[in-house]
Amino acid sequence: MTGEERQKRIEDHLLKVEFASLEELSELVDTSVSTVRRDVILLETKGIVRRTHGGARLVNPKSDEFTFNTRDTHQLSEKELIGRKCADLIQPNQTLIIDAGTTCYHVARYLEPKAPQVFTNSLPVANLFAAANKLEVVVSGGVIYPRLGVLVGPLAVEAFQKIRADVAIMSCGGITTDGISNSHGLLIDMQRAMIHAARRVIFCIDSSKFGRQSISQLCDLDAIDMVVTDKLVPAEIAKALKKAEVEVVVAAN
Amino acid sequence: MTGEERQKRIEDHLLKVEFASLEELSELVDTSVSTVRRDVILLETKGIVRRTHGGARLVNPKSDEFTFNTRDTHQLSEKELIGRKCADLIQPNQTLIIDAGTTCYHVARYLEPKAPQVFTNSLPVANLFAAANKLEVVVSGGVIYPRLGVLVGPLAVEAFQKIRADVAIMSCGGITTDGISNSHGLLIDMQRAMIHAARRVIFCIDSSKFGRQSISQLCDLDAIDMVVTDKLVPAEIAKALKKAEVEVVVAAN
DNA sequence: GCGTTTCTTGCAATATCTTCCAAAACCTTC
DNA sequence: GAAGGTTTTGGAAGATATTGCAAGAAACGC
Repeated sequence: MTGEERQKRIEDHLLKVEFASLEELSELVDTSVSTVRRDVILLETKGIVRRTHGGARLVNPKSDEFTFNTRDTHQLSEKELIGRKCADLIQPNQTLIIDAGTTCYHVARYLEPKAPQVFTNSLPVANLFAAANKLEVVVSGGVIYPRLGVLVGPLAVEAFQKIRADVAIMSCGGITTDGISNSHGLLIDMQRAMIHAARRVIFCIDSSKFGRQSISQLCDLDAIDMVVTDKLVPAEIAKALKKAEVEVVVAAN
Repeated sequence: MTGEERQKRIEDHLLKVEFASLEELSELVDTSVSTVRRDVILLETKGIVRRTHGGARLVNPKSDEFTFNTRDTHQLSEKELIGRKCADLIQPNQTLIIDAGTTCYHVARYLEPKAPQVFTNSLPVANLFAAANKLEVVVSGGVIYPRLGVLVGPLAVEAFQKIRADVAIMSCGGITTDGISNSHGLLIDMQRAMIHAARRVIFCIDSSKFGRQSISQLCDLDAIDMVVTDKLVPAEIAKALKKAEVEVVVAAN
């Protein structure tokens, strides 16, 4: 049995039982406790389980009412990488705005230890924290944009106009030398309000977005402070980012 | 069994019984009283339980409507019955305010055929419709009240102050001849705003709430238009309801 | 007030964790 | 397929954490 297979089986088992001791798991996959421990450590860095003294528990077990369909497995590991890296950059106890979108969702998954105060318009992000009962989370109002679970519309925009935050963690549809763009016109107003409300703006952009131009222009590169991504940025865009004094962070394994 | 698992089981047990002696808990999880005592101390620092001499009790007791957990089958079939009946009473294309709470959630489950426009402060209800992508759903903003998945606070109240709806579908912690009450002070402001925003107010109240008085008074019986319940209302309350011109609907199989 | 129960505190026994190392398994390259 | 290097595995030693117990203090019921 390969390492990955073992980890998958551990994960599956935990999905069923929520908790398990290392002893139990080592019997399940028929290996030493040491190896299982290492597997669990690995699963923890992936954000799937949490280690406890003597065993492991599922991170997101809570009842199904809060689980949202995070169906998008497109570029999953890259997004996870970006998520972890970006969460690292957050200081404890900051106030954060978290945008909708899968990449931002993955950032949120790693944020709990930083005990931030969170402001979001994303139902999946809200659900993530609602079950955990650890952080103070404020949800903007708004109309549910189906499928994505984003709250949009005037209510959402107004909510963001009323607040100030340390950092905004955002995502987008594309980035070019001309700036950042996104696909849903409804999102643009809201993202502008988010950018305006935050002292510092971080965009999490996986490499598939480089050089891509979506329908609506969101902002120039000057408007943002940092880009977190998974691969080196193409030279031309990198140059434009440098000129706009945008810090670039590349998440690597 | 790991420490965390034990604590979780203690918590779950308390969710059912509200209060338990250390002795009882130590038998439940099969360890010494000392260990259970330490677990309870830990749960207390997390704000989940309160220690008492000889045992522990839940901080926000489950007896109230708003503990959201559909795995909790407390009066499940009654609530489903009420939900279906109440949904029947809604006209097609009305605009609805849907309160948080399990009973209201069950109403929401049957609402789709009526194609209403929905306004809610309940994350579970929002999730229910977000996936379906059939109805227009507006979510009030607000702070997530942990575990219950309700949005509360000024943002939520303001959101309801801005709108008007045909019907508000509400739930509560208790009903007596003196009126309707609820357990969480934070909910009261919001429910008042909901009642104010709706032309017609329907309370879904399962029979366990009859004669029960929760901490905070919400409103007099005059303020409401209809009660949907699962059993005949006790004579005294029925009389008060009649005097207040409240229609009573009993859902039966 | 007094006996009983429960709580706190300190302690020793036990279980688990971390870190390190050597053996085994696996890859790569020729 | 063998030689050489890398990764994975299982285990050991010492550091930490948890557990159960016991003695004295505090709270409770009558």
